Amino acid sequence: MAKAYSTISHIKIMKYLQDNVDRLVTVSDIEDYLKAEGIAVNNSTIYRFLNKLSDSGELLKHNKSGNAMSEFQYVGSDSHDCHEHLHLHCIKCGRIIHLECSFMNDIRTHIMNHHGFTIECENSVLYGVCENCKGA
Amino acid sequence: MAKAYSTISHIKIMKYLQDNVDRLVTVSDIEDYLKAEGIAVNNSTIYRFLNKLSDSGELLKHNKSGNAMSEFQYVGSDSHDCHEHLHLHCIKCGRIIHLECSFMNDIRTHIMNHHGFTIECENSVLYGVCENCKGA
DNA sequence: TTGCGTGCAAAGGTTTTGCATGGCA
DNA sequence: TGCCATGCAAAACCTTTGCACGCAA
Repeated sequence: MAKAYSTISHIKIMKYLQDNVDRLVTVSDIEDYLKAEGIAVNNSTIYRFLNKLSDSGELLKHNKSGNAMSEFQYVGSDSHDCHEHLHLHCIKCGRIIHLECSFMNDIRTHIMNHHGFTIECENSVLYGVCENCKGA
Repeated sequence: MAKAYSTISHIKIMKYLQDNVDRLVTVSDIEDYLKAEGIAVNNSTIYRFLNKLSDSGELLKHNKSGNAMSEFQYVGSDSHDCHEHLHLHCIKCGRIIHLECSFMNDIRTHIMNHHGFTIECENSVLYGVCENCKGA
């Protein structure tokens, strides 16, 4: 990655991402945050920065439907770990649960041995409903 | 679902979907097929029909990134089963593998008991590489 | 001074929608 | 005849890109 400059936009966006590591955030979320902070940042700037982070692996880009927005997950220096396990995403509250347990190996092994398939965790998200949101 | 009429477009699109149950197909794939068949069908017609099938549960809509196209998976009358297991999708050849084995229950049970999370299989796809494509 | 970062406007790609018309049952 | 299906054009959305200017190091 090219040498990075430290600008207000980058600092603020980074802060927002780090404050929301347990959620999936959209570009719109970031826009709202920056607006609330009184900072005027153009769309393009946000996209360009997020793409840069994605390229470096600090940020995972999760794909949503056609004209819905992509969702981003900041993994930062945990990048390596987060590429090695799956993520559960609650469709009600947006929370992320990391499947960081020994069972993850069982899943990977079973799918490899019985289905000949190598999972790529970066882009694979299991959607569903978390404990807190079960009632609704 | 409202009473459906039987038109050439619907019949042909349905045939294409059924001939490709082991792959994820895009609107563009369908357009190409119809063109090759010598049938002129408008984009809107395809989208409207696919949305109708999605609503009835016969078709699963898998979400790709921002300006990439959505991928559809026809499950038809197997609808019930396909809502109960996960799908593996090879990012190289497009093939779908159904995780229809007893281990699927282990996954669901573990994630429920240890993480309090209820998986919704309809929209959850595990991306990776299948056996045949491992070499490349 | 160098070259990355930014704003703006325009474009690109996918999907949806309004409206009038066409066609199945 | 009634109602769904369709084509067309326009719009809505998300995202990317070109270009000139601004600004960090």
